[in-house]
Amino acid sequence: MSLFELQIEARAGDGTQRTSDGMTLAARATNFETAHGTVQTPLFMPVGTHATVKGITPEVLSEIGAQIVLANTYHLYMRPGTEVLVEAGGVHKFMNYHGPMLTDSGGFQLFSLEHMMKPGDDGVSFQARDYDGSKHHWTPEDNMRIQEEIGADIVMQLDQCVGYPAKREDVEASTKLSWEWGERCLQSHAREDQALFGIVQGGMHLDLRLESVRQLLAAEERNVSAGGRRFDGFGIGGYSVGEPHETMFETLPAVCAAMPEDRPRYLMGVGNPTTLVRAVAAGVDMFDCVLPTRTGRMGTAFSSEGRMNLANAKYTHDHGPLDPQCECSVCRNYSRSYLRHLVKQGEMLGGMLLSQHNLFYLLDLMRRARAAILDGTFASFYEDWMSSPAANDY
RNA sequence: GGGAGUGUGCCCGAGUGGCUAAAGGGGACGGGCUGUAAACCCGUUGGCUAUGCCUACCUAGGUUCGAAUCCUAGCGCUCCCA
Repeated sequence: MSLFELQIEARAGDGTQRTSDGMTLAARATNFETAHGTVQTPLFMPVGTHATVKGITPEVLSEIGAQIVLANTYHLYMRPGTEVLVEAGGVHKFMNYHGPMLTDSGGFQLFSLEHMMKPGDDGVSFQARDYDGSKHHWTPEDNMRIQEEIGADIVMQLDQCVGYPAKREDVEASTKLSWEWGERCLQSHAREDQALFGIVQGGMHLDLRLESVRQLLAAEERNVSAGGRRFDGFGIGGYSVGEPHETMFETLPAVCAAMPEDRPRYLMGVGNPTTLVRAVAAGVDMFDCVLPTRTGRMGTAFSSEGRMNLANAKYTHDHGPLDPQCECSVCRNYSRSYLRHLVKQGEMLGGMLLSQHNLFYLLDLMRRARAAILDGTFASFYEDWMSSPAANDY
């Protein structure tokens, strides 16, 4: 099997069927090969910025079945710097995680953190205010070079992400800039053992989203004609930027339908359980989000009963498992009372254990979705989920 | 026994005549977290028959239009001298 070649193992729905709540059914179970192992979708990917998923050791990541783990180009570039990563022999060896990894380009950080000084055709100038205040300029080519040095298995094109709400003309401009940068990333990326994903933008406007897909595919066609590579997959960016939950689903199914069948679809930055289930139904393969680890550190756990805030007084004398329905090692070994104690105490172990559980919860949710697609029961899996107490975690 | 100081809301602690139901911490309680500037941020924290009223700054008196703030006595605590 050649690297990154997507195998579609099974589908649930053909894109015309609807669930009882009106969601398009176009789910699929796929797999593809990376230099650090096989990836099976649907998949949730734990995120960390600096070659660490906060509070989680690589050993635990393997134990909970993490598959792909994310790191961030902007943050690693600033600290420790690519020189250190090259010395270490790449990010996998540096952090001792030997499964597949993905680096986000850092475009999201540069724009969302308002470090942007002057985005232009030639790239982006920024000042690293959250580090040492130093000034930098990245072209898309620079960004590809940096991601090649970091050495993840999948790298994301440099893109521009706008917030919500945004003026249509601003969305248009960033979407156009993103596909132009996508083409330049395609032309300049050289490592054959790394997958390169383009990123679809377009905000909440379906026509811009569809144009974004068309332009990325046209750029890819030009590059292939010139003897170059194609995109190995596509990110769907620019959602989960503050819009109401329902807004994304007004356009997401149509966006997925317009994307190539034979490449993975990665919905960037989305992570609450119900959104994942619905997006899988719409045809998304991969997700990443800080939600499970951030909320875990803050004392909140996903559960079959919905979100639980372990700081709540009602858990003081509750010596039962965190989530009786969950099979993770945290739920098998620690009580709600003890976890509340850790959270109230401000003990880092509390955040670590809740992060671990939350990651397992999303990884397991996607494994169960995959199993349902494979055995032809996804529609009932979906309906069961949406009528369960856990669906209230929006 | 003598001298000096001190006593504030669940705790610590500011406040020395009106702008004080009383700063600021802590604790407690609750909420938030979506391609990680987040082991963080935001509320609430005397009572009630609730655009007002009652009770409150150790206790009891007093001065004053008005006192947590000034005076007297008592009680408690701290330190110093015996």
